[in-house]
Amino acid sequence: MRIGELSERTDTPRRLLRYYEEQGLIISERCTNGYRSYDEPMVDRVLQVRGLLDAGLPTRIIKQILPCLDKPRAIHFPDATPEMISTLELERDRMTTRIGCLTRNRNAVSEYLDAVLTLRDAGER
Amino acid sequence: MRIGELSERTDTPRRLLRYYEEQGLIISERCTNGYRSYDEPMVDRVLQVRGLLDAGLPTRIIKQILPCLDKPRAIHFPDATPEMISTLELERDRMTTRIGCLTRNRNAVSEYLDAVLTLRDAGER
DNA sequence: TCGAACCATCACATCGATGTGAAGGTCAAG
DNA sequence: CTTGACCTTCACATCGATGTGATGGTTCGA
Repeated sequence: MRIGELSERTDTPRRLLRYYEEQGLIISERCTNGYRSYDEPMVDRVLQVRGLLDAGLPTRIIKQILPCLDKPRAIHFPDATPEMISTLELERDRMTTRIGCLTRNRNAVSEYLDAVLTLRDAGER
Repeated sequence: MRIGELSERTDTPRRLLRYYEEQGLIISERCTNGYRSYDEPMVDRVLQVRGLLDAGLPTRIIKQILPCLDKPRAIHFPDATPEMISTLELERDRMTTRIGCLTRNRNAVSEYLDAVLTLRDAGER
């Protein structure tokens, strides 16, 4: 598919698809006329990238962890340098911290909403 | 305490403490000489703000959800406008989505690391 | 063949979070 | 009284993600 369809299916501006490519997050084939061409799995790939970006990870980190998320993973083992491993460990821990922080605060917001809505329902009866 | 101590204890640049105040995320008393003065709980408050920022929430959202996270919460019920409630519901759902995305990818990274380290340990023996 | 709807690259603008430095006030210790 | 370590405000710079528009090529249907 071309960039327009990918854009619609991932609800992502064309501009950003080109930007992600520039950052090495996604790749594209090129037709003879120079148009970008994407295969089907690219839809999920883009959605994953967007999710990670929305979760607060910068592109340069996403670029590093994406190769670990492909299957089969075995083929990626050889190129795991010690430096990259420690980067991943650090980022894994940072993600865990984020998850904890987000979960705590999400629960707090949720509890607040439950309380408010319960009161409101009781009040309008 | 003054801004320098708060900065050290929260590992946050003074510049950002002033910025958070400007954005309405934290408040400060003023000494007679104009210096900002913070009370003890502000340390946790700042850490919470930083956590939320790091988790990808923008200051304007943090500003909205922070009042819900204070205790006792009861006193905040009256000022819960319908519009604010729907904002909170939206944000709660967005946080849940983020948590899911982060968790999936954190687990994937984690599994990858486990596999790599297991192989490495096996190999060096 | 012409116009609409794609696509390309490039450049500049914006926005939020953050860095940095200037210019100056306050205060305690030497 | 001066020096140094704080503090103030203000402004401009940077950085990553994103918006927007200019300029021009390709394809397809009326």
